[in-house]
Amino acid sequence: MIRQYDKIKDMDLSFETKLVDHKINEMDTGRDLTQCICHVDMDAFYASVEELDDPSLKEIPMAVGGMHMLCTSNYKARQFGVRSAMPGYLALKLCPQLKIIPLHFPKYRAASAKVRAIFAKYDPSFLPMSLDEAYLNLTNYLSTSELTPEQLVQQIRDEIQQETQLTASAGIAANRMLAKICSDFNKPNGQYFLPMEREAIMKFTSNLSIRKVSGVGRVTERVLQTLDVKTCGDILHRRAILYRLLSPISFQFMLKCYLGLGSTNFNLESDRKSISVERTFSALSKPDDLYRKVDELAELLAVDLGRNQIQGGKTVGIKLKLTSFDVRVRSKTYPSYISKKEDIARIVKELVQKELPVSIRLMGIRLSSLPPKVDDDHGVKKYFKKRKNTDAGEEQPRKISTVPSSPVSVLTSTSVTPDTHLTASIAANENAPSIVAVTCPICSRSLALDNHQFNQHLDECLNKVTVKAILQQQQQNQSPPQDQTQGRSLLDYYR
DNA sequence: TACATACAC
DNA sequence: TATGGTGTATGTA
Repeated sequence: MIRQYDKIKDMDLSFETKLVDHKINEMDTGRDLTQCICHVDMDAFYASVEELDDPSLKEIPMAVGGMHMLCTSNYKARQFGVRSAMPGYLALKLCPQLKIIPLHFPKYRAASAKVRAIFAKYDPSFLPMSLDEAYLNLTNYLSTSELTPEQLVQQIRDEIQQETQLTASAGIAANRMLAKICSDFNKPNGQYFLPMEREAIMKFTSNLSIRKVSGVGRVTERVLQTLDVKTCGDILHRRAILYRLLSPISFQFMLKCYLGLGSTNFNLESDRKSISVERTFSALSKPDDLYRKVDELAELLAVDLGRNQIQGGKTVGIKLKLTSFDVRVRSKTYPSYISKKEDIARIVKELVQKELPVSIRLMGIRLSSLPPKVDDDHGVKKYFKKRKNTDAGEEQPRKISTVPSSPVSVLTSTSVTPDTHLTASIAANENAPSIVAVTCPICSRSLALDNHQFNQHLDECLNKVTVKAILQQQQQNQSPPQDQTQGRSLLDYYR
């Protein structure tokens, strides 16, 4: 893609520009500003629930999860750079006094149920995204009330706090994409209202980091960065280039970001496409051990199938994560549905066998091509349900292809090993975040930064280390030549 | 259909 | 000692 970019970046793209402008105009005109969508996000949910049971945890840096992975952390811990999806042992290097609490899902589910009961009062068709997050369409409720959207959402948040002692943050806007971003603006325990007006929305997106948009992750952010797109507003300037470089789907998504367009539909009940189970463990390579794992996982999957009343799947797949962290996916499709534990295990073993010899740290098995869901609706009801699904199909976020169009040359050997003896020396002054001398536990550099800057640095550093590790692995894996093709995008965008 | 990636939570 | 699990979507061949 970079090569393609070099080729076209100085070309006359006035035709493309005109074309895209027309498209933008069309989308802009079709804008729906009639809906009031709210995204509610519980603050540090698991950690906050734990603090209810043990208020002393509020006073200390604390995270929920395990040594391998943290799910969330309280705000005291975040000041040390401890964040979700960070391995616990690394968090402990950042913050040696960190208390790690194991997960207690029943408690979180109970708290979530209370919150959801409140949501249901304001929008019976609210859309839960996880235990701690949901979208509400408040349009109907507002039409029967004197409250402004802000007052209503304040009321909902007050109610949540009263019922659960937990705080929530919320965003209010014309669609899901915007509401989601807004809920992050005044976190924790705050809300942000973006008026459902074109001018307000365009002003909002013009300066908005593209990374804030749900669906734009680390990789896409980097790709866009190389195209000089950092904010949603930047998309306009680069519209012709983006049009040439991106797939139609990705390009359409970019225009939506620029215009601040998003779905107002809560498309529930879309049929499940796959069901899977995977486990990480200490390295295994002996075939017998691998087959034993297969049996374990097949058992789990079969149980899950039953629990979810799924007849079976025509496609059986495996996922192996090698001890090198390379991931292999293999699958095979059959003419009839596979559902019995024994059948799953037998087929999976065949797939695994073809990969031998291999040393893995994770095995996953999956059934897809599931049968169409049989619902017990009668008559016309069925028809309506089906229609609803097709309606919302176009509304989902898309991402950008990151596969470059040409092969990539071999890397120069920039061997960078992450420091394994990490030490954090952060002066813990929680109440008044000020500039302190810190040693970054990742890159070992001395830094004079405040908390916010330090966290930014950490983000950067963690990314670099991850990427370098990946690059290193790719170098090591050069001997089996078929791996050359994998991960080229990373080489391109992180080098 | 098969596979690799990216992403959300 | 030590970097998760489940599911969706997209691009490409």
